[in-house]
Amino acid sequence: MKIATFNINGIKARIQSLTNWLKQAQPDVVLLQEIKSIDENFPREWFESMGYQVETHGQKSFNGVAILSKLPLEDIVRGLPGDINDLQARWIEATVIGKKAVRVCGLYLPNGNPVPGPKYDYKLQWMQRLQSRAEGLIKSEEIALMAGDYNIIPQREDAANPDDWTTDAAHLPQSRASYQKVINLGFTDAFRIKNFDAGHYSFWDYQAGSWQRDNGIRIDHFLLTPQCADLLNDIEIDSFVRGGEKPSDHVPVWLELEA
DNA sequence: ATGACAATCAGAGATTGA
Repeated sequence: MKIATFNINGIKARIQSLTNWLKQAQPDVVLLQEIKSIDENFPREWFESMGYQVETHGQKSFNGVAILSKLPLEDIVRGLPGDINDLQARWIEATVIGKKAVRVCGLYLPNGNPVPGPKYDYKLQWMQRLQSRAEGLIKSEEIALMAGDYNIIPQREDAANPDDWTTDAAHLPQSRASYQKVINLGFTDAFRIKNFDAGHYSFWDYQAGSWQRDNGIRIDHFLLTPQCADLLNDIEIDSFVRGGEKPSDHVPVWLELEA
């Protein structure tokens, strides 16, 4: 089972780039972030004609997450539990029925800038709720993963210029500590199972020639439960997508599970 | 550097992103 996460920065603007990558990469499941679309305006039929079931959790203008799947989906849940007043569409989960059943959670964690301020408070509160959901997944002993745009640079080697990020919400000690608390429950950062060196990024800013200078950061992550990590065959970042026509500022990250 | 760049909604320029 090949599962990908991809912050597309707007489905309307990215439909061609996303389609090209889908045809080339042939993932079974794709977790999308920043669809920037309400459910009614998502080009559902376009992806259905490519063989994907489409489940969206959209919002006008900003945020919005979705799941595309060639395999059957069950028990779809929209929204991260823990705050009925949170109207931002940043979480969707479902069970993918392959050779094995895999619970997949797609997430778009708040950016949090500027710091300090209400946006950073919201980020930390959201991460508290993520912690609760993560505890539930560990206790269930499910084959499960949480993947998406975490807006967290876990370690210095995950940034080309780490000193540029010391006061950023993505890399502040308090942000990293909250992320580490999730890892400490027993999750594995799948990318770091097979890649130990610096220089692997999933985001390059549109500004100041960041892509041309390879001034990137790794903020799109797959966190796996132990039962899921046991099934990991491969994981890659398709960084070449950033050099394509009209690219998102993020690129797809995908993994292959024995499931 | 009150920047750059891009998407959205709207129909200009503010807001958001990271």
